[in-house]
Amino acid sequence: MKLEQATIKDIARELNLSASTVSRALKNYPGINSETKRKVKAMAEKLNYRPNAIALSLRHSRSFTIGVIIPEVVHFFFSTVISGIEEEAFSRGYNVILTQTNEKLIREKSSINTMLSNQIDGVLISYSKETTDFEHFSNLIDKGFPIVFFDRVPEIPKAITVTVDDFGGAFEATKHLVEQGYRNIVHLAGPPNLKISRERSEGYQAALRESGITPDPAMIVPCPLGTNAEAQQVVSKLLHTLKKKPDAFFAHNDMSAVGAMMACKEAGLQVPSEVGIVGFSNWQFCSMVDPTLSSVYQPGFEMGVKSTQLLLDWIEKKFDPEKSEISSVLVTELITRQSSVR
Amino acid sequence: MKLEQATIKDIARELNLSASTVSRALKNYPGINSETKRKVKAMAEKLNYRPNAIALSLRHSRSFTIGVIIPEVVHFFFSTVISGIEEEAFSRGYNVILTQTNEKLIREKSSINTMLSNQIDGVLISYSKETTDFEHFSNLIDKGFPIVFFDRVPEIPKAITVTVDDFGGAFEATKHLVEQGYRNIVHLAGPPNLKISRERSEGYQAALRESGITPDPAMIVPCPLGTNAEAQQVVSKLLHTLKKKPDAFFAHNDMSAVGAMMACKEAGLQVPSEVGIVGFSNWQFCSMVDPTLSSVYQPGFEMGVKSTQLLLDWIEKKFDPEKSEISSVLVTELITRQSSVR
DNA sequence: TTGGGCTATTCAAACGTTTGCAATGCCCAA
DNA sequence: TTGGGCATTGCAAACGTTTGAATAGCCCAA
Repeated sequence: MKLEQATIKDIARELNLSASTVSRALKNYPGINSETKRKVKAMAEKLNYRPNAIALSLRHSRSFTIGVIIPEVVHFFFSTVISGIEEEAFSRGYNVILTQTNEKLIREKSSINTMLSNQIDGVLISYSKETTDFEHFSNLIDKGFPIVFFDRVPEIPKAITVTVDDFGGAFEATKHLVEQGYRNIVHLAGPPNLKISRERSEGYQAALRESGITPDPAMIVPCPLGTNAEAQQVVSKLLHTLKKKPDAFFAHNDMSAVGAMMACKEAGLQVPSEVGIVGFSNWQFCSMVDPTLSSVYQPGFEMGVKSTQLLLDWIEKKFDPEKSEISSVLVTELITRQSSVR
Repeated sequence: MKLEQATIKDIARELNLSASTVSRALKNYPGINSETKRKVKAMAEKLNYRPNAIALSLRHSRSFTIGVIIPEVVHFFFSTVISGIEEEAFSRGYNVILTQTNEKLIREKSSINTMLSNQIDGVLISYSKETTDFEHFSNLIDKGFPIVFFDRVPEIPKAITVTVDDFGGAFEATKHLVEQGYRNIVHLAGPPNLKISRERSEGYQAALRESGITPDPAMIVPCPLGTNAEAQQVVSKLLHTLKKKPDAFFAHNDMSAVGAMMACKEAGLQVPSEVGIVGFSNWQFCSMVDPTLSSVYQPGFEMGVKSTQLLLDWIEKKFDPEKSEISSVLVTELITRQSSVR
């Protein structure tokens, strides 16, 4: 059952050389007879030699592996980020080990521990909804261990972060709704302990103010789960209770937006003529629902690439986190579709 | 920058003991003074000792890591499978290292190589659309290296596979359309080099035959990309060219189904009254499109769990692949929604 | 003959663990 | 006094690789 891998020693024995010579020959060190090099390489080929990465890791205390900790893979946005991470890591010769926390703090902590045991060179994290205290991160940062946060980032000193411009995206989306003539715009808000939720909410409010509309707290309703069922229920209820009838919804994610759309249809309201809707993330299905859903595009793939670049540069000491405070913010883009254009 | 991890040697030095004693004390070996054990454990705690998994791997030629190779993460179905894999591996103390091939054969091969270099204990694979020759798999299987294939499985001897009942799912879906009174049912088929595509196509044909309808090759149209744009285009064209007007579509995946739905709406056809549509996979958005889309549910999470169980059992020698030929088939379930019920 | 200066190779230690075997020290019986 | 038996601990090798330092062999000049 064990895959009998040829080692440097096997090559050495076969050619009556020492392991060191073989090692050097394979790496084209100077001072090795070129005929010897040739023979070693030929034998390596013949025995299908493949360096043992584990031994290398041990030797160098470097594993060429980075860890990725995310809440859930089954999430269009996160999976695009993973793609970006994978792509960049792969091209620079690193492996990616992945765990999801399922939004549980305890899983988050234990993931970090196993990863550290596995001598990962650094870690990319988007933390769970349960995480409110960031000590397990600060500890590592203080020790100088390479960590880059993406999307959901903690507000702690010295954290290197990559986010999208949530404020700007929300601002633009809300502005767009106003320009389309909608006035009573409800915001379906995300969990308030995530900075991204707060940013989106603030972007929404800022846009209203700039348009001369005073944000009404009653028009900001929490949809912390972010599922369409939740939003559908919330919005249905809202349509009956609010005295100032809402004529638009800006949701903190696309699923809530679709939930709102379904509730509106159910209530006999026309989208977009009577009600405008804009989501956030630009999931695949935005162009598949009817009417198609306007949404704020977040560059997930780019976020993965950028975070990984920062992390690897840090690992490879191409930049010094002590000196260069970095919080990279990627631009969003409003994709207008049928649901908000009348 | 290096995270100065305490080692067994540090504990030993601190207590004036040998590394072996410390090792044994930590593992509760008999024949170690209990007072010594206590002291060692206390010191381990104090120094925040964490065993170096790399050293362990080297020592045992076991990494407690499994590899996962999939075409794309950004794929609702695959991400649910990953969830299942993660869950099972995690609970049994294994790490998961992940790579995606982006449907490229060359990436598939190189992924396998890096993984082998990293001494993974086994690998889970769903191969790329480009892969038509399975030698790189057979080689490993012949050497007794633990591999389990899932979803996209090769037809080669001794392969351990986990699939869903694609034939059955397609059969049931088609049968359902017939029962709803649809007669001219078009099948939007997947890439024919994947067994799953062929199975779905055959399930469709078998259901027609059983219903006394002779399958018409002209009604089986390829949508190899599986995107909604492709399907929309294909179906639009179809509606004009086919002399026998289709009144239903059974698509090999949900995105194509939505594409078909969009094309029908565009052509002014009512779904489901004039045209019935059923997809395959039951992606999240099935319940978000309008009308909601009927689809064949594939148990992705369960597939992940099952594949991982088989792989780990093999690795841990709880079953012998030489003796027990295993191809596990999970049941699918037709979820009927508005798009196919009149 | 001595030895300086090459080239090509080997030695040995190290990374952090585990583990078979040997060693130490002590008690107690013969 | 000898030594058997026991409890406890240490030694050293091994996993596969790298790398600084040492060595071997040779040529050539003085």
